[in-house]
Amino acid sequence: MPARQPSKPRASRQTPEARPYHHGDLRRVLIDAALQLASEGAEVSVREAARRAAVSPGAPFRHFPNRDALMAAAAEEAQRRFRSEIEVALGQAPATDPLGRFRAFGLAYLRWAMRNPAHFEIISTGRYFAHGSSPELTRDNAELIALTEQMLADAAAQGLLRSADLKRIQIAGRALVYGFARMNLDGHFPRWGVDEGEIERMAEGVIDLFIAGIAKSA
Amino acid sequence: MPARQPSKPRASRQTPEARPYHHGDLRRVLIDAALQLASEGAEVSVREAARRAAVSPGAPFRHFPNRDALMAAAAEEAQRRFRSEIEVALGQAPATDPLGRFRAFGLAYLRWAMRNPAHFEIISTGRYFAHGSSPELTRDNAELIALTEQMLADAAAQGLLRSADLKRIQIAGRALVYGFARMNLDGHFPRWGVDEGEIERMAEGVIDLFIAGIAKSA
DNA sequence: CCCTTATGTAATCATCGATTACATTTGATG
DNA sequence: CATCAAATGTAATCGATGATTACATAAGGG
Repeated sequence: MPARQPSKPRASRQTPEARPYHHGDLRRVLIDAALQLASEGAEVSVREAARRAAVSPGAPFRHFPNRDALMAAAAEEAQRRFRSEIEVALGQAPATDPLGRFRAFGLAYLRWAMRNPAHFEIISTGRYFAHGSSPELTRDNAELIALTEQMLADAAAQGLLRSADLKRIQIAGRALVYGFARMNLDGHFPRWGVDEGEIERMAEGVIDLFIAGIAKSA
Repeated sequence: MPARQPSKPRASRQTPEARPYHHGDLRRVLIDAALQLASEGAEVSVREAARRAAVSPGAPFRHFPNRDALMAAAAEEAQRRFRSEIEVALGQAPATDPLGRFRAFGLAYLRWAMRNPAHFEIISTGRYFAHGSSPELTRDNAELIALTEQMLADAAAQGLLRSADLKRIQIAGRALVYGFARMNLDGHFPRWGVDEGEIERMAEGVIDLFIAGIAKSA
Protein backbone atom coordinates (compact mmCIF):
# COMPACT_ATOMS: atom_id res chain seq x y z
CA MET A 1 0.00 0.00 0.00
CA PRO A 2 1.20 3.54 -0.70
CA ALA A 3 2.98 5.40 2.08
CA ARG A 4 0.59 7.27 4.25
CA GLN A 5 1.57 10.16 6.45
CA PRO A 6 -0.35 9.80 9.69
CA SER A 7 0.27 13.42 10.67
CA LYS A 8 -1.37 14.84 7.57
CA PRO A 9 -5.14 14.64 7.79
CA ARG A 10 -5.81 16.14 4.37
CA ALA A 11 -6.54 12.88 2.60
CA SER A 12 -8.17 14.54 -0.42
CA ARG A 13 -4.77 15.50 -1.79
CA GLN A 14 -3.12 12.12 -1.63
CA THR A 15 -1.94 9.76 -4.34
CA PRO A 16 -4.35 9.34 -7.27
CA GLU A 17 -5.64 5.94 -6.23
CA ALA A 18 -6.32 7.11 -2.67
CA ARG A 19 -10.05 7.56 -2.54
CA PRO A 20 -11.16 10.36 -0.22
CA TYR A 21 -12.98 9.26 2.87
CA HIS A 22 -16.14 10.99 1.82
CA HIS A 23 -17.61 10.00 -1.46
CA GLY A 24 -19.07 13.21 -2.76
CA ASP A 25 -22.52 12.20 -3.95
CA LEU A 26 -23.00 8.67 -2.77
CA ARG A 27 -26.76 8.90 -2.73
CA ARG A 28 -26.92 9.65 -6.41
CA VAL A 29 -24.34 7.04 -7.28
CA LEU A 30 -26.27 4.40 -5.36
CA ILE A 31 -29.47 5.22 -7.22
CA ASP A 32 -27.66 4.98 -10.53
CA ALA A 33 -26.06 1.71 -9.51
CA ALA A 34 -29.45 0.30 -8.54
CA LEU A 35 -30.93 1.28 -11.91
CA GLN A 36 -27.89 -0.08 -13.68
CA LEU A 37 -28.13 -3.40 -11.86
CA ALA A 38 -31.80 -3.69 -12.67
CA SER A 39 -31.26 -2.96 -16.34
CA GLU A 40 -28.59 -5.65 -16.43
CA GLY A 41 -31.13 -8.16 -15.26
CA ALA A 42 -29.33 -8.71 -11.98
CA GLU A 43 -31.27 -8.51 -8.80
CA VAL A 44 -30.67 -5.29 -6.97
CA SER A 45 -28.97 -5.68 -3.61
CA VAL A 46 -27.82 -2.89 -1.37
CA ARG A 47 -24.45 -4.54 -1.01
CA GLU A 48 -23.85 -4.83 -4.71
CA ALA A 49 -24.75 -1.18 -5.18
CA ALA A 50 -22.30 -0.34 -2.41
CA ARG A 51 -19.69 -2.50 -4.12
CA ARG A 52 -20.14 -0.61 -7.37
CA ALA A 53 -19.79 2.64 -5.54
CA ALA A 54 -16.61 1.25 -3.93
CA VAL A 55 -17.96 1.86 -0.51
CA SER A 56 -18.56 -0.25 2.59
CA PRO A 57 -21.73 -2.38 2.90
CA GLY A 58 -23.10 -0.19 5.65
CA ALA A 59 -22.56 3.13 3.91
CA PRO A 60 -25.81 3.12 1.89
CA PHE A 61 -27.79 3.09 5.10
CA ARG A 62 -26.55 6.60 5.83
CA HIS A 63 -28.58 7.73 2.85
CA PHE A 64 -31.52 5.31 2.86
CA PRO A 65 -33.18 3.87 5.94
CA ASN A 66 -33.56 0.51 4.19
CA ARG A 67 -33.46 -1.22 0.86
CA ASP A 68 -36.99 -0.22 -0.02
CA ALA A 69 -36.13 3.44 0.32
CA LEU A 70 -33.28 3.00 -2.14
CA MET A 71 -35.61 1.27 -4.58
CA ALA A 72 -38.19 4.01 -4.12
CA ALA A 73 -35.59 6.64 -4.93
CA ALA A 74 -34.53 4.64 -7.98
CA ALA A 75 -38.17 4.38 -9.02
CA GLU A 76 -38.57 8.14 -8.75
CA GLU A 77 -35.59 8.68 -10.99
CA ALA A 78 -36.88 6.16 -13.52
CA GLN A 79 -40.31 7.75 -13.42
CA ARG A 80 -38.79 11.15 -14.21
CA ARG A 81 -37.16 9.70 -17.33
CA PHE A 82 -40.36 7.89 -18.31
CA ARG A 83 -42.48 10.95 -17.90
CA SER A 84 -40.03 13.17 -19.67
CA GLU A 85 -40.16 10.97 -22.75
CA ILE A 86 -43.94 10.97 -22.74
CA GLU A 87 -44.05 14.72 -22.48
CA VAL A 88 -41.74 15.08 -25.45
CA ALA A 89 -44.04 12.87 -27.51
CA LEU A 90 -47.12 14.79 -26.44
CA GLY A 91 -45.40 18.06 -27.25
CA GLN A 92 -45.32 16.97 -30.88
CA ALA A 93 -48.99 15.95 -31.02
CA PRO A 94 -51.51 18.62 -32.03
CA ALA A 95 -53.81 19.66 -29.18
CA THR A 96 -56.75 19.70 -31.58
CA ASP A 97 -56.67 15.93 -32.12
CA PRO A 98 -57.40 14.28 -28.79
CA LEU A 99 -57.43 10.73 -30.14
CA GLY A 100 -54.15 11.40 -31.91
CA ARG A 101 -52.72 12.56 -28.61
CA PHE A 102 -54.13 9.48 -26.94
CA ARG A 103 -52.36 7.37 -29.52
CA ALA A 104 -49.09 9.27 -29.14
CA PHE A 105 -49.29 8.82 -25.39
CA GLY A 106 -49.79 5.10 -25.65
CA LEU A 107 -47.00 4.74 -28.18
CA ALA A 108 -44.53 6.68 -26.06
CA TYR A 109 -45.59 4.74 -22.98
CA LEU A 110 -45.06 1.37 -24.62
CA ARG A 111 -41.93 2.41 -26.41
CA TRP A 112 -40.30 3.34 -23.14
CA ALA A 113 -41.59 0.26 -21.38
CA MET A 114 -40.26 -2.00 -24.14
CA ARG A 115 -36.84 -0.41 -24.01
CA ASN A 116 -36.54 -0.11 -20.25
CA PRO A 117 -38.42 -3.14 -18.98
CA ALA A 118 -36.59 -3.45 -15.66
CA HIS A 119 -37.08 0.21 -14.86
CA PHE A 120 -40.71 0.01 -15.85
CA GLU A 121 -41.12 -2.84 -13.44
CA ILE A 122 -39.53 -0.94 -10.58
CA ILE A 123 -41.89 1.94 -11.20
CA SER A 124 -45.04 -0.02 -11.55
CA THR A 125 -44.91 -3.15 -9.52
CA GLY A 126 -44.85 -2.07 -5.91
CA ARG A 127 -42.83 -5.14 -5.04
CA TYR A 128 -39.62 -3.34 -4.28
CA PHE A 129 -41.14 -0.83 -1.90
CA ALA A 130 -44.49 -0.19 -0.28
CA HIS A 131 -46.95 1.19 -2.75
CA GLY A 132 -47.86 4.56 -1.25
CA SER A 133 -44.47 5.17 0.30
CA SER A 134 -43.40 7.61 -2.39
CA PRO A 135 -45.68 10.67 -2.63
CA GLU A 136 -43.69 11.90 -5.62
CA LEU A 137 -44.35 8.71 -7.53
CA THR A 138 -48.01 8.72 -6.57
CA ARG A 139 -48.52 12.34 -7.59
CA ASP A 140 -46.60 11.89 -10.83
CA ASN A 141 -48.65 8.90 -11.76
CA ALA A 142 -51.90 10.64 -10.93
CA GLU A 143 -50.92 13.44 -13.26
CA LEU A 144 -50.30 11.06 -16.12
CA ILE A 145 -53.68 9.49 -15.53
CA ALA A 146 -55.31 12.90 -15.45
CA LEU A 147 -53.69 13.62 -18.80
CA THR A 148 -55.36 10.65 -20.42
CA GLU A 149 -58.69 11.54 -18.83
CA GLN A 150 -58.44 15.00 -20.33
CA MET A 151 -57.77 13.58 -23.77
CA LEU A 152 -60.79 11.32 -23.53
CA ALA A 153 -62.95 14.18 -22.28
CA ASP A 154 -61.82 16.30 -25.22
CA ALA A 155 -62.55 13.46 -27.62
CA ALA A 156 -66.01 13.03 -26.15
CA ALA A 157 -66.63 16.77 -26.42
CA GLN A 158 -65.83 16.58 -30.13
CA GLY A 159 -68.20 13.66 -30.51
CA LEU A 160 -65.45 11.25 -31.46
CA LEU A 161 -66.39 8.42 -29.11
CA ARG A 162 -68.97 5.69 -29.47
CA SER A 163 -69.51 5.35 -25.74
CA ALA A 164 -70.05 8.01 -23.10
CA ASP A 165 -68.60 5.89 -20.30
CA LEU A 166 -65.25 7.61 -20.16
CA LYS A 167 -64.23 5.93 -16.93
CA ARG A 168 -64.62 2.55 -18.50
CA ILE A 169 -62.70 3.53 -21.60
CA GLN A 170 -59.94 4.96 -19.52
CA ILE A 171 -59.54 1.87 -17.37
CA ALA A 172 -59.62 -0.35 -20.42
CA GLY A 173 -56.98 1.74 -22.14
CA ARG A 174 -54.75 1.64 -19.09
CA ALA A 175 -55.20 -2.10 -18.72
CA LEU A 176 -54.43 -2.67 -22.39
CA VAL A 177 -51.21 -0.69 -22.39
CA TYR A 178 -50.11 -1.82 -18.95
CA GLY A 179 -50.87 -5.39 -19.85
CA PHE A 180 -48.87 -5.21 -23.05
CA ALA A 181 -45.90 -3.76 -21.17
CA ARG A 182 -46.12 -6.42 -18.50
CA MET A 183 -46.52 -9.24 -20.98
CA ASN A 184 -43.25 -8.14 -22.47
CA LEU A 185 -41.71 -7.91 -18.99
CA ASP A 186 -43.00 -11.25 -17.82
CA GLY A 187 -41.79 -13.12 -20.87
CA HIS A 188 -45.15 -13.65 -22.56
CA PHE A 189 -43.81 -12.67 -25.96
CA PRO A 190 -41.89 -15.75 -27.09
CA ARG A 191 -39.49 -15.53 -29.97
CA TRP A 192 -41.02 -13.15 -32.40
CA GLY A 193 -39.07 -10.75 -30.26
CA VAL A 194 -35.97 -11.66 -32.20
CA ASP A 195 -36.74 -8.77 -34.48
CA GLU A 196 -36.29 -5.80 -32.21
CA GLY A 197 -38.92 -3.67 -33.89
CA GLU A 198 -41.48 -6.46 -34.14
CA ILE A 199 -42.84 -5.99 -30.64
CA GLU A 200 -43.02 -2.25 -31.04
CA ARG A 201 -44.96 -2.63 -34.28
CA MET A 202 -47.35 -4.98 -32.52
CA ALA A 203 -47.73 -2.43 -29.75
CA GLU A 204 -48.68 0.15 -32.33
CA GLY A 205 -51.19 -2.20 -33.91
CA VAL A 206 -52.80 -2.97 -30.59
CA ILE A 207 -53.16 0.69 -29.75
CA ASP A 208 -54.70 1.42 -33.12
CA LEU A 209 -57.11 -1.45 -32.69
CA PHE A 210 -58.21 -0.06 -29.38
CA ILE A 211 -58.70 3.44 -30.70
CA ALA A 212 -60.64 2.13 -33.67
CA GLY A 213 -62.81 0.24 -31.21
CA ILE A 214 -63.76 3.27 -29.15
CA ALA A 215 -63.97 5.79 -32.00
CA LYS A 216 -67.31 6.65 -33.55
CA SER A 217 -68.03 5.20 -37.01
CA ALA A 218 -65.42 3.60 -39.22
CA MET B 1 -40.45 -35.81 26.96
CA PRO B 2 -42.49 -39.03 26.81
CA ALA B 3 -40.78 -42.32 27.53
CA ARG B 4 -39.26 -43.81 24.46
CA GLN B 5 -38.36 -47.43 24.11
CA PRO B 6 -35.07 -47.53 22.25
CA SER B 7 -35.51 -51.17 21.39
CA LYS B 8 -38.77 -50.63 19.53
CA PRO B 9 -38.17 -49.18 16.09
CA ARG B 10 -41.84 -48.87 15.21
CA ALA B 11 -42.15 -45.14 15.81
CA SER B 12 -45.47 -44.82 14.00
CA ARG B 13 -47.29 -46.34 16.94
CA GLN B 14 -45.96 -44.13 19.71
CA THR B 15 -47.60 -41.47 21.86
CA PRO B 16 -49.93 -39.11 19.95
CA GLU B 17 -47.54 -36.13 19.88
CA ALA B 18 -44.63 -38.21 18.61
CA ARG B 19 -44.40 -37.34 14.96
CA PRO B 20 -43.15 -40.18 12.76
CA TYR B 21 -39.74 -39.75 11.24
CA HIS B 22 -41.15 -39.76 7.76
CA HIS B 23 -43.75 -37.22 6.94
CA GLY B 24 -46.00 -39.05 4.57
CA ASP B 25 -46.52 -36.56 1.76
CA LEU B 26 -44.10 -33.77 2.40
CA ARG B 27 -43.95 -32.71 -1.20
CA ARG B 28 -47.63 -31.96 -1.33
CA VAL B 29 -47.63 -30.27 2.05
CA LEU B 30 -44.77 -28.01 0.98
CA ILE B 31 -46.60 -26.97 -2.16
CA ASP B 32 -49.72 -26.19 -0.16
CA ALA B 33 -47.67 -24.27 2.39
CA ALA B 34 -46.08 -22.24 -0.38
CA LEU B 35 -49.45 -21.38 -1.87
CA GLN B 36 -50.81 -20.61 1.59
CA LEU B 37 -47.90 -18.30 2.35
CA ALA B 38 -48.33 -16.50 -0.94
CA SER B 39 -52.04 -15.99 -0.42
CA GLU B 40 -51.32 -14.54 3.01
CA GLY B 41 -49.17 -11.90 1.39
CA ALA B 42 -46.02 -13.22 3.03
CA GLU B 43 -43.03 -13.90 0.89
CA VAL B 44 -42.52 -17.55 0.25
CA SER B 45 -39.34 -18.99 1.71
CA VAL B 46 -38.37 -22.61 1.69
CA ARG B 47 -37.60 -22.46 5.38
CA GLU B 48 -40.98 -21.07 6.32
CA ALA B 49 -42.69 -23.76 4.27
CA ALA B 50 -40.56 -26.33 6.11
CA ARG B 51 -41.50 -24.71 9.41
CA ARG B 52 -45.20 -25.03 8.58
CA ALA B 53 -44.70 -28.65 7.68
CA ALA B 54 -42.89 -29.10 11.02
CA VAL B 55 -39.84 -30.40 9.28
CA SER B 56 -36.17 -29.48 9.21
CA PRO B 57 -34.92 -26.67 6.94
CA GLY B 58 -33.09 -29.11 4.72
CA ALA B 59 -35.93 -31.54 4.21
CA PRO B 60 -37.61 -29.68 1.32
CA PHE B 61 -34.50 -30.15 -0.75
CA ARG B 62 -35.17 -33.86 -0.81
CA HIS B 63 -38.23 -33.09 -2.92
CA PHE B 64 -37.16 -30.01 -4.85
CA PRO B 65 -33.67 -29.29 -6.13
CA ASN B 66 -34.06 -25.63 -5.25
CA ARG B 67 -36.53 -22.95 -4.31
CA ASP B 68 -37.49 -22.28 -7.91
CA ALA B 69 -38.56 -25.88 -8.36
CA LEU B 70 -40.86 -25.59 -5.36
CA MET B 71 -42.34 -22.42 -6.77
CA ALA B 72 -42.75 -24.06 -10.15
CA ALA B 73 -44.63 -26.95 -8.56
CA ALA B 74 -46.81 -24.48 -6.68
CA ALA B 75 -47.43 -22.64 -9.94
CA GLU B 76 -48.51 -25.86 -11.61
CA GLU B 77 -50.97 -26.56 -8.84
CA ALA B 78 -52.34 -23.03 -9.02
CA GLN B 79 -52.60 -23.27 -12.78
CA ARG B 80 -54.66 -26.45 -12.48
CA ARG B 81 -57.14 -24.64 -10.24
CA PHE B 82 -57.19 -21.64 -12.56
CA ARG B 83 -57.75 -23.70 -15.62
CA SER B 84 -60.37 -25.85 -13.98
CA GLU B 85 -62.45 -22.80 -13.14
CA ILE B 86 -62.17 -21.50 -16.67
CA GLU B 87 -63.28 -24.82 -18.11
CA VAL B 88 -66.32 -24.86 -15.88
CA ALA B 89 -67.29 -21.42 -17.13
CA LEU B 90 -66.77 -22.41 -20.74
CA GLY B 91 -68.79 -25.55 -20.21
CA GLN B 92 -71.80 -23.35 -19.56
CA ALA B 93 -71.32 -21.15 -22.62
CA PRO B 94 -73.02 -22.25 -25.85
CA ALA B 95 -70.61 -23.34 -28.53
CA THR B 96 -72.66 -21.51 -31.14
CA ASP B 97 -71.82 -18.09 -29.73
CA PRO B 98 -68.07 -17.57 -30.05
CA LEU B 99 -68.08 -14.01 -28.75
CA GLY B 100 -70.19 -15.11 -25.80
CA ARG B 101 -67.61 -17.78 -25.09
CA PHE B 102 -64.88 -15.20 -25.44
CA ARG B 103 -66.66 -13.08 -22.88
CA ALA B 104 -67.20 -16.00 -20.51
CA PHE B 105 -63.54 -16.85 -20.79
CA GLY B 106 -62.44 -13.34 -19.94
CA LEU B 107 -64.84 -13.12 -17.04
CA ALA B 108 -63.71 -16.41 -15.53
CA TYR B 109 -60.07 -15.43 -16.05
CA LEU B 110 -60.46 -12.12 -14.29
CA ARG B 111 -62.69 -13.48 -11.60
CA TRP B 112 -60.09 -16.01 -10.60
CA ALA B 113 -57.26 -13.50 -10.87
CA MET B 114 -59.14 -11.04 -8.66
CA ARG B 115 -59.78 -13.63 -6.00
CA ASN B 116 -56.40 -15.32 -6.08
CA PRO B 117 -54.02 -12.49 -6.89
CA ALA B 118 -50.94 -14.02 -5.30
CA HIS B 119 -51.45 -17.32 -7.07
CA PHE B 120 -52.08 -15.54 -10.33
CA GLU B 121 -48.78 -13.77 -9.89
CA ILE B 122 -46.90 -16.99 -9.26
CA ILE B 123 -48.36 -18.45 -12.42
CA SER B 124 -47.77 -15.52 -14.67
CA THR B 125 -44.78 -13.56 -13.58
CA GLY B 126 -41.82 -15.80 -14.15
CA ARG B 127 -40.03 -14.18 -11.26
CA TYR B 128 -40.19 -17.13 -8.93
CA PHE B 129 -38.78 -19.62 -11.38
CA ALA B 130 -37.29 -19.59 -14.86
CA HIS B 131 -39.94 -19.10 -17.45
CA GLY B 132 -39.68 -22.21 -19.55
CA SER B 133 -38.63 -24.49 -16.72
CA SER B 134 -42.09 -26.01 -16.38
CA PRO B 135 -43.24 -27.77 -19.54
CA GLU B 136 -46.60 -28.47 -17.93
CA LEU B 137 -47.19 -24.79 -17.30
CA THR B 138 -46.05 -23.88 -20.78
CA ARG B 139 -48.26 -26.46 -22.44
CA ASP B 140 -51.24 -25.59 -20.28
CA ASN B 141 -50.89 -21.96 -21.10
CA ALA B 142 -50.51 -22.62 -24.78
CA GLU B 143 -53.76 -24.58 -24.72
CA LEU B 144 -55.60 -21.71 -23.11
CA ILE B 145 -54.27 -19.36 -25.75
CA ALA B 146 -55.30 -21.80 -28.48
CA LEU B 147 -58.78 -21.80 -26.99
CA THR B 148 -59.13 -18.06 -27.43
CA GLU B 149 -57.73 -18.25 -30.93
CA GLN B 150 -60.36 -20.80 -31.82
CA MET B 151 -63.12 -18.58 -30.48
CA LEU B 152 -61.90 -15.67 -32.53
CA ALA B 153 -61.59 -17.82 -35.64
CA ASP B 154 -65.16 -19.03 -35.13
CA ALA B 155 -66.36 -15.48 -34.67
CA ALA B 156 -64.60 -14.42 -37.84
CA ALA B 157 -66.12 -17.34 -39.72
CA GLN B 158 -69.55 -16.17 -38.66
CA GLY B 159 -68.74 -12.67 -39.84
CA LEU B 160 -68.96 -11.19 -36.35
CA LEU B 161 -65.72 -9.23 -36.39
CA ARG B 162 -64.91 -5.83 -37.83
CA SER B 163 -61.28 -6.66 -38.47
CA ALA B 164 -59.70 -9.71 -40.05
CA ASP B 165 -56.44 -9.33 -38.15
CA LEU B 166 -57.13 -12.07 -35.63
CA LYS B 167 -53.59 -12.09 -34.29
CA ARG B 168 -53.85 -8.45 -33.37
CA ILE B 169 -57.22 -8.90 -31.73
CA GLN B 170 -55.96 -11.82 -29.78
CA ILE B 171 -52.89 -10.04 -28.46
CA ALA B 172 -54.96 -7.01 -27.56
CA GLY B 173 -57.47 -9.15 -25.71
CA ARG B 174 -54.75 -10.91 -23.80
CA ALA B 175 -53.06 -7.65 -22.95
CA LEU B 176 -56.34 -6.15 -21.79
CA VAL B 177 -57.23 -8.97 -19.47
CA TYR B 178 -53.69 -9.58 -18.29
CA GLY B 179 -53.24 -5.89 -17.67
CA PHE B 180 -56.41 -5.65 -15.66
CA ALA B 181 -55.36 -8.57 -13.51
CA ARG B 182 -51.92 -7.13 -12.96
CA MET B 183 -53.24 -3.68 -12.18
CA ASN B 184 -55.21 -5.26 -9.41
CA LEU B 185 -52.15 -7.22 -8.28
CA ASP B 186 -49.80 -4.28 -8.39
CA GLY B 187 -52.08 -2.01 -6.42
CA HIS B 188 -53.24 0.23 -9.25
CA PHE B 189 -56.86 0.10 -8.12
CA PRO B 190 -56.95 2.50 -5.18
CA ARG B 191 -59.86 2.46 -2.81
CA TRP B 192 -62.89 1.75 -4.90
CA GLY B 193 -61.82 -1.76 -4.07
CA VAL B 194 -63.55 -1.33 -0.73
CA ASP B 195 -66.64 -2.78 -2.31
CA GLU B 196 -65.61 -6.30 -3.09
CA GLY B 197 -67.75 -6.63 -6.19
CA GLU B 198 -66.83 -3.23 -7.58
CA ILE B 199 -63.65 -4.38 -9.24
CA GLU B 200 -65.31 -7.43 -10.71
CA ARG B 201 -68.08 -5.28 -12.16
CA MET B 202 -65.45 -3.04 -13.69
CA ALA B 203 -63.73 -6.08 -15.13
CA GLU B 204 -66.99 -7.10 -16.76
CA GLY B 205 -67.47 -3.62 -18.17
CA VAL B 206 -64.00 -3.55 -19.62
CA ILE B 207 -64.46 -6.90 -21.30
CA ASP B 208 -67.77 -5.81 -22.77
CA LEU B 209 -66.22 -2.62 -24.04
CA PHE B 210 -63.52 -4.62 -25.78
CA ILE B 211 -65.96 -7.01 -27.39
CA ALA B 212 -68.15 -4.17 -28.55
CA GLY B 213 -65.05 -2.62 -30.07
CA ILE B 214 -64.12 -5.66 -32.15
CA ALA B 215 -67.65 -6.77 -33.05
CA LYS B 216 -69.18 -5.83 -36.37
CA SER B 217 -71.86 -3.08 -36.31
CA ALA B 218 -73.62 -1.91 -33.16
C1' DC C 1 -9.29 26.56 16.71
C1' DC C 2 -12.85 23.60 18.41
C1' DC C 3 -16.94 21.20 18.27
C1' DT C 4 -21.16 19.64 16.22
C1' DT C 5 -22.89 17.17 12.43
C1' DA C 6 -22.60 14.44 8.36
C1' DT C 7 -20.79 10.56 6.37
C1' DG C 8 -18.03 6.38 5.95
C1' DT C 9 -15.96 1.86 8.17
C1' DA C 10 -15.69 -2.39 10.89
C1' DA C 11 -17.86 -5.76 13.28
C1' DT C 12 -21.70 -8.20 14.17
C1' DC C 13 -26.51 -10.47 13.91
C1' DA C 14 -30.49 -13.01 12.01
C1' DT C 15 -32.42 -14.98 7.91
C1' DC C 16 -32.19 -17.35 3.78
C1' DG C 17 -30.88 -20.84 0.04
C1' DA C 18 -28.03 -24.54 -0.41
C1' DT C 19 -24.81 -28.50 0.55
C1' DT C 20 -22.85 -32.34 3.13
C1' DA C 21 -22.50 -36.05 6.35
C1' DC C 22 -25.22 -38.81 8.97
C1' DA C 23 -29.62 -41.08 10.85
C1' DT C 24 -33.92 -43.42 10.29
C1' DT C 25 -37.65 -45.84 7.63
C1' DT C 26 -39.45 -48.37 4.02
C1' DG C 27 -39.81 -52.03 1.13
C1' DA C 28 -37.99 -55.36 -2.14
C1' DT C 29 -35.46 -59.61 -2.31
C1' DG C 30 -33.80 -63.69 -0.66
C1' DC D 1 -38.34 -63.12 8.79
C1' DA D 2 -33.61 -60.98 7.80
C1' DT D 3 -30.98 -57.99 5.13
C1' DC D 4 -29.74 -54.39 2.51
C1' DA D 5 -30.42 -50.57 -0.76
C1' DA D 6 -33.10 -46.61 -1.67
C1' DA D 7 -35.87 -42.91 0.04
C1' DT D 8 -36.45 -39.46 3.22
C1' DG D 9 -35.47 -36.68 7.28
C1' DT D 10 -31.87 -34.22 10.55
C1' DA D 11 -27.83 -31.56 12.05
C1' DA D 12 -24.26 -28.74 10.98
C1' DT D 13 -22.40 -25.67 8.12
C1' DC D 14 -21.42 -22.11 4.25
C1' DG D 15 -21.85 -17.74 1.75
C1' DA D 16 -24.83 -13.85 0.71
C1' DT D 17 -27.95 -10.44 2.27
C1' DG D 18 -30.45 -6.57 5.07
C1' DA D 19 -29.78 -4.28 9.04
C1' DT D 20 -27.71 -2.31 13.44
C1' DT D 21 -24.09 -0.60 16.44
C1' DA D 22 -19.84 1.48 17.90
C1' DC D 23 -16.30 3.93 16.16
C1' DA D 24 -13.44 6.87 12.70
C1' DT D 25 -12.94 10.71 9.76
C1' DA D 26 -14.14 14.78 7.30
C1' DA D 27 -16.57 19.46 6.72
C1' DG D 28 -18.01 23.73 8.24
C1' DG D 29 -19.83 27.23 11.47
C1' DG D 30 -19.32 29.45 16.03
